[in-house]
Amino acid sequence: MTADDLRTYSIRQLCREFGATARALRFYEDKGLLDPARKGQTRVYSSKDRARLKLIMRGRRIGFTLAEIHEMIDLYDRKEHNVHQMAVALPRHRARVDALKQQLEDIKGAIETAEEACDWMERTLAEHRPDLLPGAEDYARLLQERMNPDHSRPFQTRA
Amino acid sequence: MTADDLRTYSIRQLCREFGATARALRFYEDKGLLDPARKGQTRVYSSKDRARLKLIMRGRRIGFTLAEIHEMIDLYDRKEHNVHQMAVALPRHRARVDALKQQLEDIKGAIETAEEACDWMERTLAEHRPDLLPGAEDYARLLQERMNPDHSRPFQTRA
DNA sequence: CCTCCCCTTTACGTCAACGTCAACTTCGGT
DNA sequence: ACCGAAGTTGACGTTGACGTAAAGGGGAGG
Repeated sequence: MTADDLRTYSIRQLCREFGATARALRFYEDKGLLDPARKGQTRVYSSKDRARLKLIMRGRRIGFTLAEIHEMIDLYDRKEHNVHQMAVALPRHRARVDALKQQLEDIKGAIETAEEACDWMERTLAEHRPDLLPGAEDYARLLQERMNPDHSRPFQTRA
Repeated sequence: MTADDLRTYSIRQLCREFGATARALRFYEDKGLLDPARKGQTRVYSSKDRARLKLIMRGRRIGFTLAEIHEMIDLYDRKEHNVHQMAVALPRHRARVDALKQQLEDIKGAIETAEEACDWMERTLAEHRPDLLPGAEDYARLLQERMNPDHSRPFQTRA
């Protein structure tokens, strides 16, 4: 527990762990979402920073803007918020919860339709060209590589 | 049934129904996501166009790019896709399904934390300043209006 | 000492998804 | 005939979230 809480991380370690780039982490810092310690000039991330980053990444996947994530982190960290700030933040936050519930339904629906489509494609392929089926992924990659020799796509940016 | 399928819609009608702008619909058309009929110069949307728009809006809320949505619509419309296109599309689509499932979990978690935060704020407010609580929304709006007289924000853009 | 390699900052570039004019045309109502 | 509302097509601007190139620091290994 304390052993974990005392761990520190380099920028690269966190990048690998969360599939982000160093540029992104520095950018988040610029925006006030992170504030790692420094050893000289080099950033040293604590496990608390790591937890924050985890929240950030989750927020990004969901589709929140960095500004929204910033607001939420402040909220969860229970920083200096007086009642007035809370009175302002509460309805906004309630609205976000509603939006999230809508999104939940959207995604459930999307998964359903998408899985049907996948199954249908698989059946169709199995019927007409079963040879393309088991290694469909390899086949696709092969085609892609013939098209353009761009091999550098470590992660989907999306958004 | 046929009665519904024969209905047509003006651009404004669809805008109001889905909370989009006319500019957005035309933009989607530019990108090949919609292709309404024309009466003279004016766009006339069919119920099939409406269904497509519904898919588009859902996709946007989920966070898909227009390019991805385009690909999906083509898929679901079962347009001219030969087996080769399918062999390419299938793994990509499977990957998206996985991403969606990840997103589903993310959102469940986010809803949970967010609701806890809301409840906590509500309790704290009720304890210290119950006067700000029932009309918290009005209070917030009031504060906002004092800050900046910007009253034109019909919809959240997000993205 | 030199060479790598990873780190840093600063600055400008990019891409998606529209928003925002500007400058018309078209149509229903008075 | 005229008005106003709603429609159209460009063209340019904006915002968010980084990417990328330039220019350099610092320490570990040979």
